[in-house]
Amino acid sequence: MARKDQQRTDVGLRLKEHLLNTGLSRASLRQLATAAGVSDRMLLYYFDDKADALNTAFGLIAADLTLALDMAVPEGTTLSMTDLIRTVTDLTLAPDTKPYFRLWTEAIAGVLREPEQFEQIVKLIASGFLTWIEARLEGGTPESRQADAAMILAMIDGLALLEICTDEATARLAAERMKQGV
Amino acid sequence: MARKDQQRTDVGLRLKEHLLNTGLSRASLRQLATAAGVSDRMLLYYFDDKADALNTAFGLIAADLTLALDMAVPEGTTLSMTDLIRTVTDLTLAPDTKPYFRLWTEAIAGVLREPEQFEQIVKLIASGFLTWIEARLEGGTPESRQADAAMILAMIDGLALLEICTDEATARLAAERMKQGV
DNA sequence: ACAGTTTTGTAGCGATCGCTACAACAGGAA
DNA sequence: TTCCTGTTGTAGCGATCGCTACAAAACTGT
Repeated sequence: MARKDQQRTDVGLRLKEHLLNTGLSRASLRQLATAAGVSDRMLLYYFDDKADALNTAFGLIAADLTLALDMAVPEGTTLSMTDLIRTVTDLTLAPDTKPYFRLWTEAIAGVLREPEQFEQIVKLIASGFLTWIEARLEGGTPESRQADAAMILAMIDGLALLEICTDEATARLAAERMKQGV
Repeated sequence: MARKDQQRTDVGLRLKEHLLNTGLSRASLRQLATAAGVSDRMLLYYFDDKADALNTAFGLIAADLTLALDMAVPEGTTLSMTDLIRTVTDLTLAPDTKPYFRLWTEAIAGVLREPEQFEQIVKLIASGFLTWIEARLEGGTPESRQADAAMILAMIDGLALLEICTDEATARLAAERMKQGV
């Protein structure tokens, strides 16, 4: 049992890296196993099934992302809407965190293709994002902060999508335009 | 040859409806054929391969969407940024056009999973959107309109994603918030 | 009627999918 | 030693994937 638990965390970390590097395009059971340096047979020994393996990896990814967000705007500090938009849009397009947002958009689209696999974890992470943003908005009422947070999350997601369907330059253009307000 | 051409257009229309109804989750060759009321063998007789069939359907879908956009804001007319945002965000969440934007987000995510299948057509449609928006923005310089258009497209895409990863109410909240400016 | 082309059905290819049955191994406890 | 639990490899299941070979049928022009 000791070995199994150890491998669950080790392999989970390698799966996380693999997903960040290649997205969901190479996420079959055998491909995941190879990327993690184990056999497909053993991957299903460490994890209940493919969904369990993916959920574990996504959990680690969400934790990473939350950490990065907290580094940028620590808990307890609040920013003006403009400053918060500036911070999170920069993060969305930053080289270090970009893979996270790419995977995030893939996971959202996954909700439409395979809800049983993605819906639960995606909605969980999304509501986490929303409360994170709300807690860091200064001023206004709780209702206004809720609306602001929804808009900001839409902006982040929109930027990530825009970069995919056009190019990085266009996404940066949109980001800069967002920062200066409508 | 006459029959083949006729079927190409008829089956293409049925594929379009199928994709709008079910997205990309039921888009295997056999599933597409069944939905179009033909055998998989015949689907590959009417179209070169699966990519050809999908591209044909996406072409029809893009044409539909362009038509809907032109109905909302005809060519030649220009709107203020606020009014244009109001118009397109309403369109994004309207029951009639929502399936189009859902499929649009699936196609964008498809670029990451299967670039050879989706990249070309997605970038084509995206640049079409951008020029459509630019042409309908009043005032400003060409450069400012380009940035504005990029931001608006990001907003639309972001709303579509937000609705998937949270719910319709949250997406409407974000849309209303976008309309009143930052 | 005939030949030639277009259209269609049957059947199956090789590859990959998620997953499992089964037996062989290891290591520690008795 | 013996047994038992935990770990691993081999091999393969049934299903689906995109696509194709082959030949029969249907249609066309002469």
